[in-house]
Amino acid sequence: MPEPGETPDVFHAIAEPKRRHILDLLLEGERPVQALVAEFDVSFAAISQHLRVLREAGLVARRIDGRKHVYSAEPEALDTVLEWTARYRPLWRKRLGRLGRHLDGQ
Amino acid sequence: MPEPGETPDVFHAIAEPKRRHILDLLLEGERPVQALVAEFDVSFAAISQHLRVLREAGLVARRIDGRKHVYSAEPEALDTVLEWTARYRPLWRKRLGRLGRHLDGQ
DNA sequence: ACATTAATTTAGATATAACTTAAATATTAA
DNA sequence: TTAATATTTAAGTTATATCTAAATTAATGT
Repeated sequence: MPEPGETPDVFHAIAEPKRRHILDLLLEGERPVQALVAEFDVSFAAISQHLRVLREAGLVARRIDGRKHVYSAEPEALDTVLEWTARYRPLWRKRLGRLGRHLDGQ
Repeated sequence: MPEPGETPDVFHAIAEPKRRHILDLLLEGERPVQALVAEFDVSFAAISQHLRVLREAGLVARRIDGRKHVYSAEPEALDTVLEWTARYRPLWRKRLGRLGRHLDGQ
């Protein structure tokens, strides 16, 4: 039972490579669970459990269509990660010079 | 399929809240281990172990000064995270409109 | 109603992570 | 050289993650 911590933890959710891969697949468009399972070498249940972690972190949304559960990416949830990472850009920029400023969109 | 541990795993390193907090402290400037330990409610050894994970992920550097080991942030290592996250910005932008474009630095 | 399909949940096994205390290493100070 | 300081590494414990197989829920098809 993958207990998803008290707080929906986006950082924890994307720490697992399979979960990042799931998100990458969903980036191309929404998919039912079976289509995701087909991309991995683990059981249906394992993917379902990963989807739960992603959903509780707000990284994916689920739309139920008959007996198909269709998942889609919710990239807004990555905001937390982007914001935390962005706090390092000043230091980064200082060290890298022009390249850093470019990454900063300036 | 992305295998875990293929490379020093930055995503895993920043998944742990205490490790993010350590990085946040180092963002203000380099510090010896004792100064970091003082900010937490765990043992010296625990922090030392977290520092090892961060160092192996390339997120911190260590400078040995006498019997002090002075750590500093290596924000370039967050590049991996920023790049992966950035792949979601097109979808994001599409959904959020102007705000998305702003985040994109346009 | 019953079987089939799609997915989730539960239970249990095993692996990995995070912590503690104690021992080890290395540097400085008496 | 012995003691004190600063940190790491090792050993062992406990907690958490991830996986499989089996049970469960729910919708569809016959």
